Amino acid sequence: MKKAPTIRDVAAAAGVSVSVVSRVLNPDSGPVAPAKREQVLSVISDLGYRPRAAARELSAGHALTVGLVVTDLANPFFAQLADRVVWEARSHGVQVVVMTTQEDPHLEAESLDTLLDRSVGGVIATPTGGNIEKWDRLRDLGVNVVFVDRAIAELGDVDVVSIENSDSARRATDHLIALGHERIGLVTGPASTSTGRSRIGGYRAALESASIDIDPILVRDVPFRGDGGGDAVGSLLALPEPPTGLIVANTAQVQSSVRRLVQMGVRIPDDLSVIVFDDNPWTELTSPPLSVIRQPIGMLAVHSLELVLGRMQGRLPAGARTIEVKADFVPRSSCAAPARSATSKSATR
Amino acid sequence: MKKAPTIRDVAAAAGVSVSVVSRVLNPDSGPVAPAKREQVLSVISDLGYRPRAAARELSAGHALTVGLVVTDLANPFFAQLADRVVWEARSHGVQVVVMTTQEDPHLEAESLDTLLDRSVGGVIATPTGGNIEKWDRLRDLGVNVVFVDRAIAELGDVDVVSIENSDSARRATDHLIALGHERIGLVTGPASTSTGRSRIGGYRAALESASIDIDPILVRDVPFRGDGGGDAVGSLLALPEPPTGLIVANTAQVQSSVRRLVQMGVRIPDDLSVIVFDDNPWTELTSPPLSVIRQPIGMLAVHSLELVLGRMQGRLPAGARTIEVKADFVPRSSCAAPARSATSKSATR
DNA sequence: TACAAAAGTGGAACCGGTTCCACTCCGGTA
DNA sequence: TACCGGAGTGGAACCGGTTCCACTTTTGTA
Repeated sequence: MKKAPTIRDVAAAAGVSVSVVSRVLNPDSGPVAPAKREQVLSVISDLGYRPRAAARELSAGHALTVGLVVTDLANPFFAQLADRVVWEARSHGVQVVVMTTQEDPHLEAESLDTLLDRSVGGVIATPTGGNIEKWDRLRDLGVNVVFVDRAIAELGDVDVVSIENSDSARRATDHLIALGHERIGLVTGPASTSTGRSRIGGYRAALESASIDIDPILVRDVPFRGDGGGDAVGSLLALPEPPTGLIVANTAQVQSSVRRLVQMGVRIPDDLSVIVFDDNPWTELTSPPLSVIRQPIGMLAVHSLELVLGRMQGRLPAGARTIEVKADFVPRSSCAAPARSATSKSATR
Repeated sequence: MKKAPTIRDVAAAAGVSVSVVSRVLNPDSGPVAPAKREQVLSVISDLGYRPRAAARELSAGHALTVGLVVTDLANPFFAQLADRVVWEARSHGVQVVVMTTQEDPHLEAESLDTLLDRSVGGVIATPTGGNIEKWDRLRDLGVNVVFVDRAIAELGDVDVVSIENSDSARRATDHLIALGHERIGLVTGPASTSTGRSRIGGYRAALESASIDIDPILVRDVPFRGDGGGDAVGSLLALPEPPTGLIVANTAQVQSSVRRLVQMGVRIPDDLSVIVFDDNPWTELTSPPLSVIRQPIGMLAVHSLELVLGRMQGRLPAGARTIEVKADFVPRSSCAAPARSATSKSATR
């Protein structure tokens, strides 16, 4: 086990001082004579010298690292988000430390502390909704925070990147209405999240402008964790007047919801038209392939990172920014006109 | 933007020297009078002091961080692996830096350099197969390396954690043979990987002990990237004597392969019995639900991390270790006895 | 030719921890 | 009573970078 060379080894071998080597390493930090620069560069490559990140961080006070804090990576949405964030970060020479919260504020708090210890320059997160003070403290200490996919109402001045939640929900609802559906179920995220509320808003707006009465019993906000999606689906279909259309607008509950539909033997789209939020690798492999709202995950990642890095480098004006990107509606084969006598279908179950 | 307190602030406030504070922080590094210990702890909590990781790393020479180097996180297998690794790492107070290679040795090399700069204590990786010297250098510099899911033949003395590839392939093949299949297609990973070779080995062994001739044209080793799986499937089914059973033993190509089957309108299991390697969230949502070999991803993660941390703490004997965990065969509904006149089915296409 | 401004260089402090070592107290033993 | 060993403590060096500053050498302009 060898010892890696340090900047002083390089300086000695090149016959210059460490200052010069450092200036070669950081081109804008001062002048270096062209001849010496070549000299130093050649020694660096001979010795295979690489600057230790820890030393740089210590003296800079912050690391070229961003934390990515999401629920978990088993969820394809977060996995793909992480994939894109890691990819984008690499092209900027930034590393990503991934932490998961399992939607538990305690784990979230612990993650934030850890990231703080590491002096990360920024954090990209889907917040659980708790830890208001902790987020504040983090930002007080100079960590740049960007929320992605969700916002927290109590934290107003934070950068947020999300899709146009209200508009997306509205378009999904409009699509079902256009097919003739009037009873449309909505499974969404917790009403405590901005995302959940916006989607409910879009759903309502669509129904209202079609002059369809809103039946609150058709709207179910379920937590991100657990099997609430499946349960909501079961309960919706067990209603005396079950919905003929269903929108699953809770990314984390899509799988649970669809599994339940399959288990119950619900025929799609004959018994039920279905639209789900967020395109997974498998949504086109089910039968029938599912119509989806596709979140442009790459865009979310790019913008989040852009914001974090922009703030880290201080090249963004003060003031929180909210970026909303348009989501695509991808029609496949899971939607059709409702069966004639919608009400008689309660027997389906 | 405040300034976080340092160990010297704590020492001053507690009226002791930094040495004492450090010893309180690291209980086994020396004696501290109980009274002073309490004193210091109380100041620490008052000030909200947290030690900077960078400073510790600099003086320790290595970080409490492991690198996770995988193809990408869009693949559910790697995403779940990452999820479990991050989770396990947290419980040991270790952070995970995730990097992706896209199966490109250049990107892999770059990732390793970056991790080296960060002085990570260990790396868990699914190697691309290249960069032999680089891996060697990494280990020379004291970075503990564990390969997961694959090994590299040229690097003999590396810890490896994988499933029992040969045995798993054999069981899948046996299952199809028992149903009466004789022409069984195999889509596997590159023959340059240990994983690919072992699975082919298990497949052959099963056929041999059933006295079935091995037709090399039925075995396709395709790269992890690209759409090779779908193409292999298309080409297999276009054979004059197409297989009646298919094993997709390339985790990264399952989606591509199944998508092609769906597009071609192949009826499963009537036209073709299918077993795929690795249980995804969606394998039970397709119709019919797919029979799978389920990799115990949690086990892979636990063992990999166990090895890396064990080596980092020097509590493991020298000598590379190979851990193989058993994979489950999960029968669902994608396998049946072959149709009577197997040979006449070339018209199916 | 004279002198100010700019280019180039190296020494040394600094970032915030850890660790070695010298030193002061103790109590216990000869 | 003299001495030894260990608990407890603080000073200072060290890890490997960055950066400030003083200093020397150019270069350009009056």
